[in-house]
Amino acid sequence: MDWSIQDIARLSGTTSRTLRHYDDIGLLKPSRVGTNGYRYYDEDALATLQRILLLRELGLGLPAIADVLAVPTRHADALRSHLDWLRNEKERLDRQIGAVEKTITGMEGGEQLMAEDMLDGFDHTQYKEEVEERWGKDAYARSDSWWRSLTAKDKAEWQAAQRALAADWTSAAESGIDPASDEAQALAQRHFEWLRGIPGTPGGGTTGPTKEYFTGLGEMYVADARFGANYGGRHGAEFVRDAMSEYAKRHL
Amino acid sequence: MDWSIQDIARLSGTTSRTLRHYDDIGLLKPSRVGTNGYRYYDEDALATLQRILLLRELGLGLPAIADVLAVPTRHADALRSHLDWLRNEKERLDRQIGAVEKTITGMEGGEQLMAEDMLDGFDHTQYKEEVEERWGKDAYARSDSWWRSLTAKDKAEWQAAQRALAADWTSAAESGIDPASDEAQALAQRHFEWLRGIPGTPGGGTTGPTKEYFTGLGEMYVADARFGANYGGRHGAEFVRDAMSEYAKRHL
DNA sequence: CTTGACATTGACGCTGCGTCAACCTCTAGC
DNA sequence: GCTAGAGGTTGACGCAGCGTCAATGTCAAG
Repeated sequence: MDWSIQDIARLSGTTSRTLRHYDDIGLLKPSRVGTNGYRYYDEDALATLQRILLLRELGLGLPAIADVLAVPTRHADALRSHLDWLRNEKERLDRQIGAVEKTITGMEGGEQLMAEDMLDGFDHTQYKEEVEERWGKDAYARSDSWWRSLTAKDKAEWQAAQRALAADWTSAAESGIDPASDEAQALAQRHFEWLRGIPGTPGGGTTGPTKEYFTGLGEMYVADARFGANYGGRHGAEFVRDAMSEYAKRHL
Repeated sequence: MDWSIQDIARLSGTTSRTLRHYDDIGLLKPSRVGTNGYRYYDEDALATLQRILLLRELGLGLPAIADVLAVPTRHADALRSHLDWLRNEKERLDRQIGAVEKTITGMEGGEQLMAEDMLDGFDHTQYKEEVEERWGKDAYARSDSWWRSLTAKDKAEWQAAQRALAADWTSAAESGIDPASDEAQALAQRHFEWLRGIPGTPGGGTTGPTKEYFTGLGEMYVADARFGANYGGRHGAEFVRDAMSEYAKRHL
């Protein structure tokens, strides 16, 4: 006993187009094909289809589903790795929701935060609370007014420099070199110079950050995952911290 | 003063390809195009680009961003509606995570739940706990053994009937008709017949569900969002509840 | 024989670019 | 003035998962 494509579509709650697609990509072949080219599906095919639709509802991609169908024992593994990715997605959404809420309340706080100001909210003062808590409101205010005084281009350049530095730190950390090596110390030097360019950093301005601030910053990169993420996660952050600490010991 | 496409890409942390894409779709035109066809961007363009990238990071689509750029005042509105959709997505993910976890633990519970059994886990016994709590383990066991006795086709048909009923309920609720109207009562009738087909429902089998069970079921659709979701959310669930309640009053 | 429901095989569309490919253009060094 | 190399241009395909025509064949019922 078997049924037409439309029957199966209705029984399973999907569409004939989807079934044809699954046939095209080899995910689910009809159990029989008439001389007229009509597709027919039997009970086994229906059961397989149900599994496919279930897995799809769980969010798996069609290639992943094909893998699962091919090797039944990998079923749980596939679901577990998929679970990881789902959790990541959820975290990402959480962060995005927070960011959007922040942006909205920021806008409602008056002063019609537009373009440039919105950038502030994201790139610079993203960690307002942390900065204030650790180094005082004063430092934050100074840093903030400096930032606001920049032109769009200056800001973009500063951000680009930050990104470039972070990228170099990350690849250095991944290469497995010693935090005390010349390359790492050169990066620490760049990091130092970069900080010197920001008024409001304790000891900042022309003389550059103090020893305490510099080493403390390194610790913070490790302690706070949000900062560490810029340097390739925990491992990267630890590398940066060690290199900065070594640099501070030698030069500050 | 303006800069080349590569300069802008670096300054803003994106790629030249992206900039060309934005030009193609009219999202961000270069401020100037050289006789050689080279694209050049000035500070204004850079600022606009920054806004675009920010909104994109918040998860807005490019057409939505274009709208925002066109009408500055709609900025907050756009973000708010986007926030809604983000929250929905998060809820969806939460449900999916729960479902996957359930499926995995179900599989690890031994008995290698495959195809059909997994279907059970989803469509029928999805609410095992609730059913047991409200109407006793007995009812659940009876219902469960009935379900397991069905063939794949029978199950699929039953599910299809459920889906069709739910869809009709949903559209009826959305059409704004009265729960006491003939159409709604006809649906309640179908719902009643449908339940009668399931042994294990209190009073089920040939006589059909009892008055208490029938009205209680309606209440549950409202009380538990997971049930109500089948009928188009809270509003739909309330409509179903009212219609079922009215039906029970008249016929049971 | 006609009508209508249902089947088939293409093929484009959608999102946001990455990634060639094939071919100019500009700058710097000789 | 020539050449190498970096950077620019315009296509165009690819990806995920089908929805949605379009053009056409098939089958059961009247």
